[in-house]
Amino acid sequence: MSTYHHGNLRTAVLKAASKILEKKGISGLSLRETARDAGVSHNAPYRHFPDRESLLAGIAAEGFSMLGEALKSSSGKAMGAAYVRFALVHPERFRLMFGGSLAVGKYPALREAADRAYQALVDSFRPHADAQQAQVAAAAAWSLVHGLSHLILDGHFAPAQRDAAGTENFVRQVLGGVRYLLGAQRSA
Amino acid sequence: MSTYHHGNLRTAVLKAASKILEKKGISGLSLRETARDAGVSHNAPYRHFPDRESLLAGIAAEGFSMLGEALKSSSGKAMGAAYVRFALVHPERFRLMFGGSLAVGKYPALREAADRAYQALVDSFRPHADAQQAQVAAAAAWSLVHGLSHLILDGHFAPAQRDAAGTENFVRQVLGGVRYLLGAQRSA
DNA sequence: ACCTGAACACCGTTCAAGT
DNA sequence: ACCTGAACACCGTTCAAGT
Repeated sequence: MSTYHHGNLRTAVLKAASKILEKKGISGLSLRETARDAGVSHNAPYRHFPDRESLLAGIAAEGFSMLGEALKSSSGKAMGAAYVRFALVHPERFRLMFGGSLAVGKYPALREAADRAYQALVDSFRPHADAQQAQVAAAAAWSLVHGLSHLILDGHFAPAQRDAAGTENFVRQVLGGVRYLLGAQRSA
Repeated sequence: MSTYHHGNLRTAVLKAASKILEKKGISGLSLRETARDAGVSHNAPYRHFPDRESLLAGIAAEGFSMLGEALKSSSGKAMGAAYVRFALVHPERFRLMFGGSLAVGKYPALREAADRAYQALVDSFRPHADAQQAQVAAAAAWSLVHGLSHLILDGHFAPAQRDAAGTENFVRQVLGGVRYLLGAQRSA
């Protein structure tokens, strides 16, 4: 039996790389191990990805699609909770997508995938506000759930979220706690 | 003249590493280059840091102190703006502190430094709310400015922030835009 | 569009043996 | 608490020469 890879190597490489990413994180993801796991020679991946960063960009692009799917069917606070849930279920992928290891500007496909996911958020504010307000509201909402995701992942709210139920509860509280910010702002 | 390092090598290593971090990012920061820039042999840093990750943790700890300083003398919306400004002035350090490359739990000094910076935020809500509300409000506020920092750094709000003035303005708008979230939440 | 196999420069980490 | 110097396993990337 030959080791020649027939079929979609690109997909096979992405799959192997995703698996390694989940287990070892971004810095633990190497092209050579990916190739080994995919059962191909160490430079076969170069047929589909010019360098390691491009492979990372490919995984990130997949992630933005997944995120878009996860957000599609909800709105309001439920959408925020879905965003955080996505981050917690796919922590390493989330960090790859948003950890700054990737120069988003260098990969048009990545930029577009990210913009599509964001657009879903902006649209969800359209019914409640004019275009200008929707933009600002969406930016604030995205910032809120995005920051919350990062901080939970990094363990900065440890006491409040010792288990999964605690986390869900905490997320709900924080998303609802926005109203406390207004009073503080007014009196500051 | 000897190459023997007299004085505080730990400080010298941190300084050299910070410089490399700023220029090449986290993945571009190597122990060996740090040692070269500090003018010592490639394994001298091991006297002060057991491995590369510990060096990163040291730089991050510095960062949390810097962040604490930057936030100390402000409150309310100004404090949020100061947080974002810190992220924009020290992008790579910010990403190191919050990018998940570091297991915060593994470094007590890091955890304490981070907690101290957070406590400043919680305290700033104390005058306006009871302890429970202050906790939730601080978590929401931190999430908001933290997410905003990340998203701006990653270039996800590019059209709104083409220059420094545009960015300052945008940050102010988003921090103020929190009120739009309430209407949307209520009607969602 | 894949393969093997060699090569290069670089890395983190660990020694042994010094001062 | 630092030094030199060697060593190991690993890496990304680039070849050359195949099928």
